Amino acid sequence: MESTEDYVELIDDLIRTQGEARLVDLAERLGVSQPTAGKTVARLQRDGFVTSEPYRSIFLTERGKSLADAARERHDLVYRFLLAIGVSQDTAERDSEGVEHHVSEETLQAFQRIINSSDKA
Amino acid sequence: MESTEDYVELIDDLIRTQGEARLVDLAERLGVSQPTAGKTVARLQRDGFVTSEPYRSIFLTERGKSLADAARERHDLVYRFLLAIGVSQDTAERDSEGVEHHVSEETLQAFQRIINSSDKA
DNA sequence: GCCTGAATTTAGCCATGGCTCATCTTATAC
DNA sequence: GTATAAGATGAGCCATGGCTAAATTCAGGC
Ligand SMILES: [Mn+2]
Ligand SMILES: [Mn+2]
Ligand SMILES: [Mn+2]
Ligand SMILES: [Mn+2]
Repeated sequence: MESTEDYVELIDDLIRTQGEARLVDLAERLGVSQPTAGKTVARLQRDGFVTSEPYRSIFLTERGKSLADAARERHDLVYRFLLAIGVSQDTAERDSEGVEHHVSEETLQAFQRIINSSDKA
Repeated sequence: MESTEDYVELIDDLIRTQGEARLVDLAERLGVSQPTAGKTVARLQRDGFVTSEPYRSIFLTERGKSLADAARERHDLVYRFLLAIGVSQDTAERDSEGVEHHVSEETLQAFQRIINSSDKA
């Protein structure tokens, strides 16, 4: 699921930057209502990506953490790639949010090569 | 909707290559059951992208045709771009099918520049 | 002209991902 | 200690996009 990746990535991000991941912040950052975020988190828990108890903040399981790490890595690479080929920061942010979910390892490697050669230049 | 684009693009394709777009071919090419394809075509009709009468083949409206054209153009450009940066044909086919729906005009232009310069080289 | 098999439609189910409105907890300010 | 406001849940709705099983229509072969 695409949204699974976006959620765990954001949960990880919130834990890093805010110390904890609250539903209200997930909802705000994702532009979604709190009940929607809640339902999705329930699914994430059912599928073993997070743990959460009523009225408490959300934690990633091992499984959630590795998915989050992989997702962030991919997201960052796509973002840096877009910048490297001359796309504006705003557009790179928007497009990478979608494209990240559809690029294979092989394509990511090609992106990496482009980044490398534009670094050198 | 992503699937709207995929459907009209494929309908256009079938009309070009097969002379007409039948539900059974849509379903087969999209890897989906016939009832699923049928329901989606009903939505396309409701939204003014196609016309269809019971048990007959499917036609694009003006609106459907221009969406199909735009979608194919974008799809092709993404595909050619992936080839240009060294991705294999198979992967380029798979990845372009997803990526096409998430690239802005600005990113497409950057892709085009890369294609151009690799053509020259 | 009818039989039969392929194509289509109908009915009914499910999961995901959205929403609003209402209710319930919890933490904090006083 | 309690009132209150913020945060979280619950209930109930909807659209999209998937499926299977069953019924219907249509076209080609005989
Ligand atoms: Mn992401
Ligand atoms: Mn994303
Ligand atoms: Mn396409
Ligand atoms: Mn596609």
